[in-house]
Amino acid sequence: MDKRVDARKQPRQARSQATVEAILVAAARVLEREGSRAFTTNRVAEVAGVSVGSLYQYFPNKEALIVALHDRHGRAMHRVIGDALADGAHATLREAVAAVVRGMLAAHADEPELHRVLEHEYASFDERTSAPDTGFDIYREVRRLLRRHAGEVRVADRELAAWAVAHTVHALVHAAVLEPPRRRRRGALEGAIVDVVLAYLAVPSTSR
Amino acid sequence: MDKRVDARKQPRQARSQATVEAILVAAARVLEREGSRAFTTNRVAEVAGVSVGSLYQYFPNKEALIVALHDRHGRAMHRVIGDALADGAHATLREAVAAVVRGMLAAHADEPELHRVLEHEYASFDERTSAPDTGFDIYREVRRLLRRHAGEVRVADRELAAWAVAHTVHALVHAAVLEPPRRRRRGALEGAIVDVVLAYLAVPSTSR
Amino acid sequence: MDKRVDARKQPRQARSQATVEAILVAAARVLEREGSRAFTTNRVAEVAGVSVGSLYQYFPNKEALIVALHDRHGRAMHRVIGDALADGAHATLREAVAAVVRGMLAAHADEPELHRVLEHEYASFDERTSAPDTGFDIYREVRRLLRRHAGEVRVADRELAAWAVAHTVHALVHAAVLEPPRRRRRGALEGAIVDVVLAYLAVPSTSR
Amino acid sequence: MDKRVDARKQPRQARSQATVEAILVAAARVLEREGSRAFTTNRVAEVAGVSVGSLYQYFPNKEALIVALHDRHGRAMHRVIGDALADGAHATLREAVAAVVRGMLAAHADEPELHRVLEHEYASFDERTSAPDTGFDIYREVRRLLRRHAGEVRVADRELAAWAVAHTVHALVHAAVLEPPRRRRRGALEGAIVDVVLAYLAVPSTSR
DNA sequence: GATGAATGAGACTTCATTCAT
DNA sequence: CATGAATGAAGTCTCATTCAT
Repeated sequence: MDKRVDARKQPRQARSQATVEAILVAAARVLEREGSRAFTTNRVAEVAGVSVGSLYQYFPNKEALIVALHDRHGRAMHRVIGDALADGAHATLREAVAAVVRGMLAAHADEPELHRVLEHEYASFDERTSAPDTGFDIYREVRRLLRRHAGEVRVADRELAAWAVAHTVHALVHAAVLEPPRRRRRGALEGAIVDVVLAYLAVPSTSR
Repeated sequence: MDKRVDARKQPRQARSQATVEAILVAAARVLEREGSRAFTTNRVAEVAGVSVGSLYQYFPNKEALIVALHDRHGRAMHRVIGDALADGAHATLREAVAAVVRGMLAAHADEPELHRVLEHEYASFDERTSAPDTGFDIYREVRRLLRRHAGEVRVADRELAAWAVAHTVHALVHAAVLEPPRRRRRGALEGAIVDVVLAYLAVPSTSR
Repeated sequence: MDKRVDARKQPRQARSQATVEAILVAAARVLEREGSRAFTTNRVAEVAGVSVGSLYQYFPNKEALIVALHDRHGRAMHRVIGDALADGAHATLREAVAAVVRGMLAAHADEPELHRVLEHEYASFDERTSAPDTGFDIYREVRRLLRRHAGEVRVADRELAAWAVAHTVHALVHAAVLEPPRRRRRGALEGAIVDVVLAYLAVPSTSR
Repeated sequence: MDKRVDARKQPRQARSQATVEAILVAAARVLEREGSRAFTTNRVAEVAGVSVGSLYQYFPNKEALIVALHDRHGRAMHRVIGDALADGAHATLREAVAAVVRGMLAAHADEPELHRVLEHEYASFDERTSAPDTGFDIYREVRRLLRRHAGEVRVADRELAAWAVAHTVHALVHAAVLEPPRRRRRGALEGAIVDVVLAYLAVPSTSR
C-alpha cells in the first residue's frame, strides 16, 4: 500500500515556482508556530495565501509536504557537513567538528520546533510510505571525517564511533535549541558538544 | 483552556486496578505494534478487552493515556538511576554509569518503538495541557552522580555537563534499540555509550 | 487495490438492526427520488435520521451501500424465479414465464429508477471492488426453467437461449416501468414480454 | 435551472474542427478505457492533447461532452436503420432486421463499454438538463419497418411491438458485446437476436 | 459500573470551472 | 485563441467523546 510522495507536477512557470515555495514556507511556519495539531492542508494553504487546490496541484498529499521539508533539511545538513570536509577547510579534527556543530546549530536555531516535529511526523509514516531515501548517508560522511583525520583518532571501531558521534551530535544540537540549560550562551553549548565528541574520538591531550 | 490529564478516579477495588492496568498495557502494545496512527481510544479499549466507555471511566481523555505511560516510564528510569546511585553500589564512576546505561538499555529493549512514539506524542501536547511534571528531575540525578564521584570528574561546569550527559545517554540508548549499527551486539553498544560519557567526564586514564 | 464492501460490523442489538435498516431504506429512497448525484453519504444519513458516523459504523464506504442494495435486489429476483420454478407451481412454460415476468414487474414497480441507477453504480466499480458475487446465477435458473419444460422448448442451443431470454426479460421489465409506451396498461406490457419470450422459445402453436 | 449543453460555438476553421474532433475522440477513449471515474475534463483535455481552457472553448461544460457523444452515437444508429430501410434494400423482414442487427453490432463492437457508460451518464442528467432531443425517434423507425413489411407481420398492436422490439434489440446488442455467452461467435449472437425478433413479429414459418 | 451505539466536527482530497498571461 | 495555474465548494471518511440502556 505505497503512497506517492514525490511532487505531483513540476512547476514550469515562475508563478508556480513561487506558489510551491510559498506552500513550503507556510508548512514550515505552521509546524513551527502552531504545532502538528494545526498542521492541516487547509491551514497550510491559508497561511501560504493559496487555495487548497493549489497545494494539491504540487503535493499529492499532506505527507508529501513533510517529506519535502525533511528532504530540504537533510540537504542543508549535508551541505554543512560537506563544507566542513572541504579540502583544506580545517586543519584539525577539533576544528572540523566545531565547524559542523556550529553549522548545525545555526541551521536549527531559527525553527527549532520545526525540526523536532518534522522528525516525528516523518518517522510516523516511514513505512507506509515509499519515502525516497534522501540519498545521502550521514554515517558515511562522519566516517569520511574520521578517516581524513585518522592520525588524531584513537577509536578502533570507526563505524561504531560514527554511529555514536552522529547520534550524539544530532541529539545535543536539538537539545541546545529546544531545551538548553539555563543561562548558557550558545557558544558554551557549542563548546560542550565539541568537547563530548572530541573527548571520545581523539587521543587524550593536555588541552582543555 | 487547560485540559485535565490526571487519572479521573483512583481505582480502589482490585477489579478496577486490573482494568486500568489492562488499558495501559493495551495502550503500550498498540503504540508499539500498530503505531500512533492506530492509537485510537476505541482500538485501545478493544485490545484491552473493555468497552470505550470503561476506558473513559478511568482516563478523562486520550492524552491521559499518553501521560500515564510517559509517567510510568519516567518512574522506571528514575528507579534505574536511583539504584545505580544507591549507597556503595558502585565504587567508580565508570561502574555507576555502566549500571545506568545497562539499566536503561534493558528498559528500552522490549518496546523500543513505544518510547520513541511516546516521547513525541507527549511533547505534542506539552503546552496545551497542564502536564503534571512527572516530579523528578533527571538532571538533578545526574548532578548527584557527578558530585558523588567528584574526584574522578574533571569537567568544571557540572550543570552543563549534566545536560550534555543526560541528553547523550538518552539519545544513544534510544538509537541503540531503534537504529543500532549493523552487527554490533548490545554489549558493544553499551560499551560505546559508556565510553562517550566517560571520555567526556572523567580525567584521562590509561584504560581502554 | 481491493476495497472492502462487506458489512463492517454485525449489528447485535435491536437498535443497531433498526439503524442498518433505516440506512438502507434511506439509500434506496435517495437513489430513487433524488438521483445518483444526490447520493452522498451525508444525505443518506440525513434521510435515515442518523449521523454519518453511524452509517460508517455499518458500511465501510459508500460503495458498500450500493452493494447491499444490489444484493438485496438480487436475492428478491432470485426468490421470484425460484417461486415460479417450485414443484408443480406451473403446468406450462407460458405460465411459468408469465409468473416470472409478473413477479419481476411487481418488484420493479415501486422504485423503478432505483434499479436503473443501482445497476449503473454497481457496474461502475465492479472491477476495483471485490464485489462479492451475489452467489446465484440467473442463467442457471433460466436453464433450469428450459430443462423442466423441455417438451415445449424448440430452441437447440439452450445456453444461448438462456442468455437471450435473461437479457430480454431484464430489459423489457426495466423498460416497462421506466419508459412504457403510451397508454398501455401493465397487463398489456406483461403480455408483450411473455409473447416475445414464448414466441422465441416455444414450438409454434395456433394460439394468439 | 436549465443548463446549456449545446456546443458553445460552431467551429468554422479547420483547426477548430480538428480540436473538437480530438476532444470527442479523447472523451470516448477515456470513457471506454478508464471508466467514468476517470472521466474528468482535465483528463479528457490531457488525452486530447489540448488545455482544459481549449476544451471549455468548445464545450460549455462536462455534460456537453456526454451529450455530444450520445448524439453522435444516436445519429450513427439512425443511419444504420435508415440504410436497412432504404428502398429495395431488403426483400424480406428477416433480411431487414438482420441488416439492422448486424449494423448495430458492428457499431458497438469497437467501444462496447463506452456505450454502456454513455447511456447511464446521459440518463443521469436527463432531467436537470434541457437535453436536446436528438431529434429522431427510434420507435418511428421501427414502426416504419413494420409497416413496410406489413404482410409478414402478425402482431396487432404495432406500437407496442415497436416498443418491445426496440428495447429487445438494444439490450441484446449491448449484451452481445459486453456480456456474451461463452464460446459463441458474433454470428451466432446475431442469429439469436434476429430469431428473437422474428419469432415475435413474423407469422410462423417452417424455417429454422 | 459497564457497554457499545451514536454523534458530528473536522480532516483530507477531488475536480469542474475560471481567468490572467 | 490557447494555456495551465488557481480556485473552492463539496464529498468521503475518521475518531474522540457521550449517553441511553
